[in-house]
Amino acid sequence: MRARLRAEMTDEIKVIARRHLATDGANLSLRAVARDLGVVSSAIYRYFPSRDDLLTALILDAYNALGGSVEAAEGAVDRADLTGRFLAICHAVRDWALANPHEYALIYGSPVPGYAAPSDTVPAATRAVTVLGAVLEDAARVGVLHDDERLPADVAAELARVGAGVAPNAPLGAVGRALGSWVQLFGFVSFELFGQLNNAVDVPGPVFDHQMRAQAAYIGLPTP
Amino acid sequence: MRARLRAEMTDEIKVIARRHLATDGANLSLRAVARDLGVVSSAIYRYFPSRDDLLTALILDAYNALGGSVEAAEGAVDRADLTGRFLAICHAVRDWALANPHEYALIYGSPVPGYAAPSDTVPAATRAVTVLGAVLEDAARVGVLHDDERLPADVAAELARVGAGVAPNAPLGAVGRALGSWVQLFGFVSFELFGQLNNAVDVPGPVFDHQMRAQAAYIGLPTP
DNA sequence: CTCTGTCAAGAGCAGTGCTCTCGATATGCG
DNA sequence: CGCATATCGAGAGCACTGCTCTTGACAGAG
Repeated sequence: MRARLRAEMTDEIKVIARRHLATDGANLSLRAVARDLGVVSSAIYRYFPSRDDLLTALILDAYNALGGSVEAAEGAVDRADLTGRFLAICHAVRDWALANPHEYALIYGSPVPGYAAPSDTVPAATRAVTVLGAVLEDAARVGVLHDDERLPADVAAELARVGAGVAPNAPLGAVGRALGSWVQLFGFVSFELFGQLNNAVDVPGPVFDHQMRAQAAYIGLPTP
Repeated sequence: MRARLRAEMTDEIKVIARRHLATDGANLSLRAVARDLGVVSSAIYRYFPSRDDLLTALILDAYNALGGSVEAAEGAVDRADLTGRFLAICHAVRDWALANPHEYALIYGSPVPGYAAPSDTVPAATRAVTVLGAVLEDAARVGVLHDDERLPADVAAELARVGAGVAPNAPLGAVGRALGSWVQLFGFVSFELFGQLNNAVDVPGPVFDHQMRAQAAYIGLPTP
C-alpha cells in the first residue's frame, strides 16, 4: 500500500523527467522536475539517491522501450520473410529514435562524463540486437547465408565472440556483415538525429530504406 | 602587438579548455578554466562572449584537426592506390578519434542541448568527407566504379545532391555505397568510443580494418 | 495510545554561467 | 611628449544547480 504510493511517485518523477529531457536535453535539472511536480527539490532524493540514478532509470527505460519496439515490429512480420524482418528491425530503430530523439541521444550519444552506466543496463541494451541475432540464426538454419573464407584469424576470433552471443550457428562471414549493417544502421540514425546529414541529405527516409535494403542483400538475406 | 597578446590569450584559453575537456568531458566549466589560467572568471568573457562561443571555437578546431589528419594520411598514399587511400582515410578518422575522444564526442556525439552549431563550422566539417569524394572522383575517372540501375527516383535525387558536393562524376550507385561506408565508419568509431561495443568486441582494431576493407570492395574500389 | 519509520519542507553549502562596475594600463593621436 | 581612448583584469553580485542535513508532520504497527 505504502509501496504503491512510492511506485506511483517514482513513475511520476520519471514521466516529468522524460518531458524535461524532451525539451531541455540531457542536462536534466532535478529542481525543475521537482518544481513541475509541485514538490521541493530535496523530496526527489527520497526516490532517487542522485541525479545519476534518475538518469540510469531513464536509460534503462529507454533501452527497454527501444527493445520492445524492435521486438514488436519484427514479431509482426511473417517468420519466413527474413529480409522483411530485417527491414522491420531497422525501421523500428529509426522510427523510435525519431520519436524519442533525446532518449536516443541518452543511450547512443556521447556518454555523460563522469557517469559510468551500471552493468544492469546490459541486458536491456542487448534486447534489440538479440532480435537481429534471431533473424540471422533463422537465415543460417535455412542455409541462405554464405561464409567469408578470407577472414584473418584475429578478426575471426572476435566475430566468433560476437556471434556466440546472438547467432551461434551463423557463419562468421555473415556475422561480420551483419555487424557492419548494425553499425551502419545506428550510424545513419545518429547522423540524421545529430545533424550530420544537414547540407547533404534533405529527406533521409528513402535513402535510409534503400541503404538498409542493400545491407539485407549484402548480408545474404534472400531478396523476396 | 596588443592583438598578438590577445591571440596568445585566446589560444591559451583554448588549450586549457581542451585539457579540461579531456578530463571532465563536455560539461566545460569556465570558472575552472579561469582558475587554471590564474585569472578571474569574468576575464574569460573578454575573449569569448559566452561558454557556447568557446565550445564553438573548440568544435571548429576539432573539425579542422580531424580534417587535417585525414588529408595528411590520404595524401601520403600513392595516388593510384585507391583502396589504400580509402583505408588511410578510415584509419585516420579512427586514430584521431581514439587520440582525442572528447573532441570527437564534441563534434560527432549528441549535440549540446540548446546549442546550435553556427553555419561557419560547415566548411571545416566538410574537409574530411571531401577527401573521400576525391578518391571516389579519381575512381570514377579510371572507370572502376559501377552504377546501380535499380535506384528509386527519390533516392537517386538525394544521392545526386550528395554526390554533387563531393564527387559529381561518380555514378550514383557508387555514391550511395560510399555514403553507406562513411556512415558505417563513423558508426563504428562512435560505437567503440561510446562503449557500445563492450561485451561484444574486445579488440576492435582488426575488426575495424576488416570491415573497412570489405567496404572498399563493396564500393567498387579495386582490390590491389 | 505510543512508538517507529517514512515523508516533505526548508536552510544551507559549494559550485555554475553571466553581468556590471571600477580602477589600472597600454595604445594611438595631436 | 601628453592626453583621450580603448582594452583589460578584478571583484561583487544574481539566479541557478546538485546535494546534505535537520526539523516537524503523519501513517501504520504493536
